[in-house]
Amino acid sequence: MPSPERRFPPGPGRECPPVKTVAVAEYRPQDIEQKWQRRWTETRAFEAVEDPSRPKFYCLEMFAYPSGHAHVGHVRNYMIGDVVARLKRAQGANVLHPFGWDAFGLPAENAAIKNNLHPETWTRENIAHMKGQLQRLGISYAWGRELATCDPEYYRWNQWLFIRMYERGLAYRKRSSVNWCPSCQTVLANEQVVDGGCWRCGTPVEHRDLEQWFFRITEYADELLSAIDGLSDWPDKVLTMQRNWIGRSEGTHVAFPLLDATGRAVEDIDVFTTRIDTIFGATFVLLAPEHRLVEEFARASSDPAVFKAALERFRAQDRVARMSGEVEKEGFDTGRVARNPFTGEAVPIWVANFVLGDYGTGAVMAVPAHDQRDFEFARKYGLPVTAVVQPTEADRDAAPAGSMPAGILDGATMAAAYDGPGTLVASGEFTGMRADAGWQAMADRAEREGFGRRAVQYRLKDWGISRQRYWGTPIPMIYCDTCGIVPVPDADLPVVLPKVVEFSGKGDSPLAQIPEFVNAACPACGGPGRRETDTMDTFVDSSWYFYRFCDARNDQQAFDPARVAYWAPVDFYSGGVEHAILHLIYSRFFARVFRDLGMVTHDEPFARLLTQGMVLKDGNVMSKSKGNVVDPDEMIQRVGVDALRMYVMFVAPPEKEVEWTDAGLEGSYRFLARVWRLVAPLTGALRGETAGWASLDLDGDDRALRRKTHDTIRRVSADLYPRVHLNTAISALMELVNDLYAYGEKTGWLRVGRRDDEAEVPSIERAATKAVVKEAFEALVRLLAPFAPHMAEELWERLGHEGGIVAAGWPAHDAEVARAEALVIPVQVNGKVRARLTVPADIDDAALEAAALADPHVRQHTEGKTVQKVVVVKGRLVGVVAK
RNA sequence: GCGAAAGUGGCGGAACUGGCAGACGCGCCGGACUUAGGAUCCGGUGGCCGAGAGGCCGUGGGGGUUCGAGUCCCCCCUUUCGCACCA
Repeated sequence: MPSPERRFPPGPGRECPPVKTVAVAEYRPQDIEQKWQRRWTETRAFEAVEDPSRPKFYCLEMFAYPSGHAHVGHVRNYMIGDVVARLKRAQGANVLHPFGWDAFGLPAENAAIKNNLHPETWTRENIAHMKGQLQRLGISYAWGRELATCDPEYYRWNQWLFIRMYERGLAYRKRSSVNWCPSCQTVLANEQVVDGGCWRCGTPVEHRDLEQWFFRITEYADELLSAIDGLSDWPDKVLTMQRNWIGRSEGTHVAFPLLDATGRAVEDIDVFTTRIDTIFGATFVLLAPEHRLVEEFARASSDPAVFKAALERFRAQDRVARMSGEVEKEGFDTGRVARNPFTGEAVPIWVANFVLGDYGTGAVMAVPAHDQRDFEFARKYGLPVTAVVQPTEADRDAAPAGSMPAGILDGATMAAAYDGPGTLVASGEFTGMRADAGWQAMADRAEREGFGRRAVQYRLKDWGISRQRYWGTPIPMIYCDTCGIVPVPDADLPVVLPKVVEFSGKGDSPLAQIPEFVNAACPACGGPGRRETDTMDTFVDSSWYFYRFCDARNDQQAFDPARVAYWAPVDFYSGGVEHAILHLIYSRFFARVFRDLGMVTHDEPFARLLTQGMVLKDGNVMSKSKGNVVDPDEMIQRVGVDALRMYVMFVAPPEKEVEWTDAGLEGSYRFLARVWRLVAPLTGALRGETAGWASLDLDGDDRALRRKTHDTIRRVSADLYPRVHLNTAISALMELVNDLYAYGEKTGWLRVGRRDDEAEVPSIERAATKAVVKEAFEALVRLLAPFAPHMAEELWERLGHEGGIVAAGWPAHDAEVARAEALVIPVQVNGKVRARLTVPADIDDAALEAAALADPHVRQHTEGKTVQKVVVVKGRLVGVVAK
């Protein structure tokens, strides 16, 4: 990387170039920043206590996985949150802005295996380093509430909550086919499988049958879904992703009797369909390769070996081929038949590779005429296709052009499935009904006659939380041969992770290797018992940490409900979109569990969510492996924290991805240095009271500067919250600074831009100038404080104020002062701007119209035409229509 | 394939409900100050025509609504993200 270092002034540790006179206003960020960071730490400036007399504001950034070093991509999020926290503090809110560590997880264990370092050592060292980084960034955290999820004081309450959930049937054990990553040697949740591969290493996922612990999140599926509508301050994108993830669909279970060779019904095959209205077109039944009956059919088939080979192929295909996208639809005839309960006809039963074993019942009725997948399957294997929904003329008229198939649908000739609206045909007693009405009528009949029932199906699965890993929360359960599964009594919590373990990296849980851990007396009968050796998914840790922050040192309970009632819900939560589904849906689930335990009073834990964009370097995401990380400490060395913060927030809106550029960073440094040169030399001269506005004689320039000052206050305040348009807020500050330079030049007090040896301490004699400059500076410094807190504190102090800049409050904008005296109004003739009129701000419409029509440029374009209409938009524009 | 978002100067980006497109910054050009400038201050900077006043064009492409469209509607192209057999 080319070093632009020499373009910056020397830091404290570096040598100064020979200059004749040291400039009065040399900006030395490092000195200032260390001074203020020390002071903030000493005064515990950002700690918070409940105070019912003040409005609270809970500002939270997603806590960090302590991977080692934070790069600017990570810290962007903390900077965004810090601006909001500092703003809200200045505006008088009681702000809770805590930070902590999502400290359990695989990388620590992998590092242990690789470097023979205990996961705890690795984790604690990383935390120490990253905490130092964040402190050097001047993020205003209440460090007194710091927590790490690997602290027994924290994970104890994971265990406590687990037992509460177990008692309520929300935590349960089941044997199930789970995702297994052969590389990480662990089970993965469905959510951790990305495109058929492990979310961390990408290795294709295999399947294994294991006894696992699950959280019954599906119990809350409907509520989690419907409450999404109330999350008005979340990005739509995230809400859509959550809706899709939950995947609610309304349909009907229908029993298709399985027939034996004699045509007698032996048992029912339960299928789930959302299109019962098309059931008269259900010409075959499809089973997933994992379906319960398939093995039985295989055994009973004429050639079990061939049957089973095909099954195995499908199951393997499922995981490997699926990753590459389209999988060719394949299947085979089981030779068995079932009866369509509506038509009474016998339909063949096939096994198909595209039917999912873990959704619905693993069996579907195939309606090839009206479902594209079934259609392709039917055409491939020559299965019958019967159209039972026909679009009417009215349907065709209502549909977008070209979207309807031509002619009457005929199963024999149609080229694709039809899933649009229409009227039922060939559907027995339902023929002639509209399809949607038929849907209800058929579901009614199925329910009435007892072979079906309406049901809601979710794509969301229960959350498997067992991990065959060491570095996580031990699941607080004991297996006793006489008593069965027994929870560890609350009094015995936490079940502490033993320190000494062999890290073999093998498949079994490392805890299972430690007899002292495994062997435990049964809490119920006192007899010999075995501890659960799996640990919890780390998403458990992160699903409620925001409540713990409200009462981080409580050793009696997870948190005091009263404290949480004061602080929660989180008012402003920011983090990466990568957590749009998992972390956020689990947290919403836990909030409801705590609610149902009577510990929190709200439903939703995060009132507002902001998903911040990533920081790219050379078009790529920063990562250690790519070697393109930008180290914040390095940047701090070069330009100081304030410039780094400024740059990251100025370069783009927070939600957007940004490309890191050193040139941009330099620009932000220049801006701050420009502020410094402007304000610092005058701080002495501006101390103390100035005369009241009424006694001052302000000229046009003075009034213009005041106007700019107050307009800037308005703009910055409006941009910062709730909009969080940090970049435009900064540009408003830059405009104010530019105007101050121009004003300073004009009124003669500006002392920058001269040669160093001309530097002198400036002063302002004229009372009016002094007053407007002081007002502007004090607004500027306070408006700057959320972005560049160190410089702002320093300048504020030099301006003669004690007690810190937060105590000074947020500047108030005076609409009267901010109001323009004159406006420049563009005049359009037939849509084109032909003149700009400078008019008094309070001009009435008639006068404005008259002035517009009288303007020579306007007349030039209306000459020889008739003015047909004049549109006056107050304070904005005049539009003239001339023909 | 389905869904969503987004396409604006050389670059990052402004433009809140239809009302002066390009704020602010980077870069570049010029000037001042200077032994020097890579510091600083001032000015310029969408394209084309013009000495100038000014004019024409211009927000991915094409159509439309409107006195007026970056913004609204329709079609198309591109990019990014999400979901990808959920019956």
